[in-house]
Parts: sequence; C-alpha cells; structure tokens
Amino acid sequence: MQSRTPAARSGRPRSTAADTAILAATRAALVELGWSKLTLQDVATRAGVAKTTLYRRWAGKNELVVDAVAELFDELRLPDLGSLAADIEGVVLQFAAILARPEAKSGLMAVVAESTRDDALRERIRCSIVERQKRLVLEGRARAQTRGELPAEPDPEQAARTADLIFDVVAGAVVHRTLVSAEPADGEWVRSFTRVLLVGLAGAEQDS
Amino acid sequence: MQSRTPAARSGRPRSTAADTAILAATRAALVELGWSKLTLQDVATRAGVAKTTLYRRWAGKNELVVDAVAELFDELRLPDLGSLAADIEGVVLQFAAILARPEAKSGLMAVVAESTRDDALRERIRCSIVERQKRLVLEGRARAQTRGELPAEPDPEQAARTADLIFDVVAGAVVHRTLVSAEPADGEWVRSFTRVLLVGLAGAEQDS
Amino acid sequence: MQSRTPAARSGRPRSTAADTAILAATRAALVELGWSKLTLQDVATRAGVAKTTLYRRWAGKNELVVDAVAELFDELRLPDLGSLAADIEGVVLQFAAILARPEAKSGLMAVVAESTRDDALRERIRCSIVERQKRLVLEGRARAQTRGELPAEPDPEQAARTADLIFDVVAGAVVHRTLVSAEPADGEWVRSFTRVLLVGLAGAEQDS
Amino acid sequence: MQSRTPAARSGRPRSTAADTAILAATRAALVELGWSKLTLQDVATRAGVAKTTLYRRWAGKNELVVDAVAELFDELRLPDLGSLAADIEGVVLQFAAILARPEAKSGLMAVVAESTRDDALRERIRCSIVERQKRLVLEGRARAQTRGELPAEPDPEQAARTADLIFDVVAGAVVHRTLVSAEPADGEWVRSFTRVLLVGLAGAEQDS
DNA sequence: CGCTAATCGAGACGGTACGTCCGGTCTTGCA
DNA sequence: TGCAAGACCGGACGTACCGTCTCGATTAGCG
Repeated sequence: MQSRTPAARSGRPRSTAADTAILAATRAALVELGWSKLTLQDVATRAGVAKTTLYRRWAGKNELVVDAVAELFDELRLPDLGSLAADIEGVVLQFAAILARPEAKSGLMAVVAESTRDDALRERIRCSIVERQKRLVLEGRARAQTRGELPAEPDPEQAARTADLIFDVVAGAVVHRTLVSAEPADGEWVRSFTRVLLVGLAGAEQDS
Repeated sequence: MQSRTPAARSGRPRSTAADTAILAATRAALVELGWSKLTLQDVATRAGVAKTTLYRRWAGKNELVVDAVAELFDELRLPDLGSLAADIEGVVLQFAAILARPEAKSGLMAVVAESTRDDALRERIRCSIVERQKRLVLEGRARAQTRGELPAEPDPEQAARTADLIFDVVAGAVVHRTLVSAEPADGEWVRSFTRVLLVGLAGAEQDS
Repeated sequence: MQSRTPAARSGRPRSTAADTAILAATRAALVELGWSKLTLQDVATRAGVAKTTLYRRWAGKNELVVDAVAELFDELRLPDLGSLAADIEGVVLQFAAILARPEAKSGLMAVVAESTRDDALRERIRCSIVERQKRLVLEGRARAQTRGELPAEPDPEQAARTADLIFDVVAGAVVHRTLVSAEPADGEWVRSFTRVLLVGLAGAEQDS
Repeated sequence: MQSRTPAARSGRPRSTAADTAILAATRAALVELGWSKLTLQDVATRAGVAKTTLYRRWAGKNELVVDAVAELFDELRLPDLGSLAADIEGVVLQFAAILARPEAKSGLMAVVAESTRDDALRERIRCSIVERQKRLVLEGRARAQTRGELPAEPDPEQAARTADLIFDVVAGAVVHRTLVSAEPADGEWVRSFTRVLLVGLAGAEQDS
C-alpha cells in the first residue's frame, strides 16, 4: 500500500497483524456505533493497538473507513449461471447483500459525502471500491459476447460510455433502494430491475 | 413546522424571519465548508442569531441540514414538453442540476448516511425530500396515461411497486453519476439514460 | 483578577465558586502527585469542573500553579513581638512553615524554573508571590525605625538596594535550606541565621 | 557511571565518546529549548546517537540533566586572592557567572523541583552538584584559619553547622538574586553581600 | 397601559473527541 | 554484545464543537 519497496529499510518493521486487526475493529465499531459515533480511540482499543499506530498508517477517519469498507467488496464474484440475465441477477444480489450489512450502510455513504470536498478521498474511493465493482460489469459483458448474447462492440469509446452508464444505474439503484428507500433489495426486486435494465439496453442499442 | 397550534399562547412569538435566515445561512455554510466542517455556532453567526435560537427550533445539525437541503428541491417542477420522454428528460435534468450544487452535494449524502442509524431522521428525510420527488413520478405517469402514451394500470399495488422501482432507478443513477463517479449528468447522459429506462419499462411491461 | 469592570457585560457570568474550587484542587493535586505528574484533567475532575473551564481562565499549568501557590503566601503576617530580631525570626519561621508544605515545595521551584524562559510568567510570579513577601521587609524596617532600632535611611535608592539584598538573602537562604539541603528550617536554624543577618546588616551599615 | 566493572565483559564495549557528546548535546538543548521543551529524542539526534543508547546510560530526563549541569560546576575553583573577603568574593562571582548561563538557569531549578518528590534524584544532585560546591566553603575556611583570619573551631559539630549555614546563605542568595529577582549578581552586589556575610559571621561568632 | 411570559443575544458550562507530541520499551539488521 | 533506526503502547496536551445553562434585555398580547 504505502511502501512498494520490498527492501524494508531499517528499524523495526510495521506489524502486518496490526493492519488486519485495525480494519476488523473498524468494521466492528461501524456495526455497533455507526459512522458518526465511531472514535479512533475506540477502534484502537478494540484492535489492541495505540492510537498513534493508527495515525501512522491512515490520515484520518475517512481513509481508515474507506479501506475497512473496501475489503467488504473483495468477496464480490461474477457467477457463471448460464445466461446474462442470471449472471447479472446474481451479482446484483451479492452487491445488495453487502450493502445490507450495517458496516457498509453506515460507512459508505458517509465517506462518499466527505469525498465531495476532498479529491484525494474521492480518488481513494474510486480505486479501492468503485473500480473493484466496475470490473465485474466489463467481465460480464465480455462473457456475454463470448456466449453470443451480446454483439461485439465496434466503437471502444462508446463501449466505455455504456459500461459507465450501466454501472451508475446498477450501483445507484441498489444503493438508493437500500439506503434511501430503506427497502430490501431482495430477489423479486432484483428480477424486476434486471429485466428493465436488460430490455432497455437491448432496445436502446438497436435504436442508435 | 413543529408547533401546529396556531393559537400562539402568550409571550413573545418566535421570529419568522429567523427561520429563513438560518436555513439560508446553513446552505451558505454548506457551500463554503461542507458538512463535516459546518458548525452550528457558525450558522448562528451568519444568520445573526444566537445558538440557543437554533436549538430551540431544531434538534441538531442533522435536522437543520435536512430542512435546509429540502428547500432546494421545492423548485422541482414537472415540465410539459409534449412527450413522456421529453418530460422525463426535463425533470431528470432539473434533478441533476440541483444535485450539482455544492450545498446539496455536501449535505444530502451526509444526512442519508446518518439516517441509517436514526429512524426519526430517515422519516424526516423521506417526508421532506423523497416524497417531494416521488410525487413527480406519479404525476408524470398520470399525464402520460392521459396522453395515451401509457396504458392504465389495472393493479394499484403493482403500480406502486413500479413507481418505486422507477424512482430508485432514476434518483439512484443520477446521484451515483454525480457524487460517486463525479461526472456531470449532462444532456447527453440524460438522453442515453432516459432511453434505456423507457425502453426497459415498456418492454418489461409487455413481458409480465 | 481578569476583569476589573464590575459591570459584567452580557452572557452568563463566570462562576466564582469555580475559581476557588480549582485552586484548592490544584493544591491538593500538588500534594498528592507533585508538579510533574499533575494533570490539568485531574485538577478539573477534582474541582468538579470541565477542562475547558480551566483553559478559559488560565493559559496553562504554569499560570494555574502560580496562582494556587500564591494563595499560600496570603497568610504571611508581620508579627509584633517587641524587637526587630524577634519580628524577623517570626516572619522567617512563617515563611519556612509555608515552604515546608508539599504543595509549595512541589510547585514553587518548578514555576521558577519555567520562568527562566518565560518573561510573562516571571512577571506573574513577581506580582503574585514575590511582592507579597517583599512588602514584609519594608514594613519590618519601617516599624524598626519607629522603634528607634534602625536609623532613618537618608538615601531612598540605597534603601531600596538594601531591602532587595535582605530579601534575596532571607528568601534564598530559607528556600535553599528547605529544598536543596532538605533540612528543616526550624527555630534553632532561624535564630542562627537571623543573628548573622542582623549583625551583618548593622556592621555593614557603619562601614559604608 | 553505572557499570563499575572495568573488565568489559564481552561484546562491543560502550562508546566513551558518546557520553561526552550526549552531555554536551543536553546542554546545547537546554540553552535553545529550556527544560520543559527539551526532548530526549532531540538530545539523541544532536549527539548523533540513538534514543536507546541514552536510556541504556541514564534512567530518564532528570538524571541526564543533573549530570549535564553538574559538569558546569567542575570549573569552580577557590581563588587565592590574599584575603578571606577577596577569596569569597571571587568564588561567589564564579558561582554567579555559572548560574547566569542559560543551561544552568533552565536546568538547575527544574531538577531541584523534581527532587522534592524523588529521593534518589535529590541524592544524585547532592553528590554531583551540592557537595562539589560545599567543599569550597570548607577549603576557604581552612585557608583562612591558616592565614590567621579565622580562629580554629574547637567544636567540630558546631563547625559543620556553621558551614551548612554559610553554604545555604551564599548559594541561596545568589540563586534567588539570579533566578527569582532576575537581577545580575554583579561585582557591586557581590561586594555588598560578602560584607554583610563576613561581618555577620564574625559578630555572631563572638556572641555565642 | 402596564403586566406577564416567552423569546432574544451573549457567553460560560460539562463533556467528548480530536490530532499531536513525548516518554519509555521493543524489535529489527548491521557492525 | 552495542548500536542506529524506528515502530510500538500509553497518556497528557491544548483545541474545537456539541448541546445545556444562566444571565439581562426585548418584545408581543392579554388584562
């Protein structure tokens, strides 16, 4: 993360166990207390670590929570369920399941809110969280093209725009359903949403 | 807002001008400082008001910001541009324009984040902000049905589910585009999005 | 202390009881913990006061301790025991008794040490502590001149120099005996010291 | 200092140059920063030494500063100026000159203050600093007796008491003049003080 | 038209978290 | 084994903000 030089220079090296413990403690604190009542001192105590160790590795609450929440999205996988619709439904359900967890709910929107005034933080969110998700969109399209469900996209720029649009629609809809409407993004909702999305994309494709 | 008793009991009544000044000051502070650095003392000073006056009317930072941001959405209107597609594009553009303003960006996501752990706050957001937007979806559908662009919906429960889905998709996509992807929801994007949405809804309708 | 204007302007006035409680708590903490382990948070807790209240009234540990210790010297009185020698012995014994108390021992030298690098602090010490003591020297000499034990001093500048010398010798000797040599400045020692001082002053007077 | 075994046991022996460098660095830091802002890390850096090396040789800040300041008093010598009065004036002037140096001012009172709650520290101060000074009093008296300026003291216990008194008066007066009154102990002041002291001692002697 | 009661500006108050700094201890690898 | 480097735990620092409180000074409307 912070030092790409594998040749650790001198002095006592940083404890790698501490990183793991700190991020886990951060998620536990998010579950119990939520973002606004989360204290760095409390995280440090839960992790069995001094507050200074925290500040040595992260610039502040925001950066720490981004990394802690980002790990939640590591388990996202593109399932191979035989058809594009089923694959999408599967991945959207996984995404919804993660968002339903309180550590994600509490932390994610808060750091997004902070990122509106902090470009470095937004970049960190993009790298740690967003890109990890967007990759699934690209993989899913490639697999669908292999299967012959989608035609090859001749214009790469147009392809990127479409991928961005899909991503904003999918992520945005699930987030809004979960956090703002506070309704569960369950199987039924995901099926309805996926059908609208796929039909819309197919139709919009041939129109243009 | 808080006292429905029009029969003001006795003593000096509350200054109505103060409310206006406070909400305006809150928005100004949001623009300059953002959510996390906004101080109630600072808002009070900008509004030329004592801090106590603030606490006499709002329970805290969250409630104050909800009301301040809610006023931004008062100007949302469903335009009559002749077709369903044009109407939707128009209203989505308006919504995107509001979200692009820094006072909305800074404040909205923050209170949504807080609302994940505060049911009263979520209810306040729903009443003050969300319902105000969802009404446009219903109005738009009614007008389209009048025009004959959409068939009358026989099942009212199914109609409500569809309206909720539309609302989550529209609001979620615009918010995600604006705040997470940090790209402008401009005319081109809105046209692409609207086409996908309308085609998808139409197609999904027939299938079911 | 800080505002001589009796016309308290506006806002809630400062609690006068707090000052008393804080200074007493400071002395108690000095007794138990000594200067270097004394914590402002601990003082605040003992006084039943918030830490912020402390910082609102004193700039830091040094200033607080100066005021707390200064009150100890309020009880110094010039006794009227009939002769210059007896009066001096009496006041030196009082001074030694105060210095023997742990709250004075711990605090006094520490703030003097700090004052070597902080002119404002030195001035505060001079006003609050030193001048209060030096006044006794002047009173004692005036009384002795009234009694006819000492001749009237014709040169006022020379008189001031002598008073300063007396003060440095008396205070310095008692402090050094108590804190550095760590021996009690008891009656015997005080008698020996006083005799040397008075004989020396009388003799030096004639010589010049 | 702490390891008296001259037969260095095994492994790398301790660098003797380091001690010198550390004590010099401590004095330099005292001059620049004063006691309270002096940092062991800063001393180590100035001395080109690791912090661990420091802690291997001294128990803490207090002990280090005592040793650093003690070296300043090594240069005190009893001059032979022909008469008791001149000798005393000379040694008092030397003492005053050392106390006027900022590294002494800053450090000395601070460790004395600490010593009020730390017996081991007081003992260290007595051995390293006080005894070194008190020896001069004894030497001076012996020389004066050789010269015939002072009678031989028959009672050794009384002699010790008198020496202690002299020492407390001299050291105390100079310290108080320099640190508390913050006035220079210059030639004129020293002459006045010495005259009072000698006359007093002579007079008190014959009285008893 | 003066009483009465709630409001207002001001600012001190008890708390709590912040981010920084330092004291001492420990764990590395090199000499 | 000593040593430089530096990470580690613990704890105090001084600051800032929150939400409450206590002042004296205004204001309405009711009597």
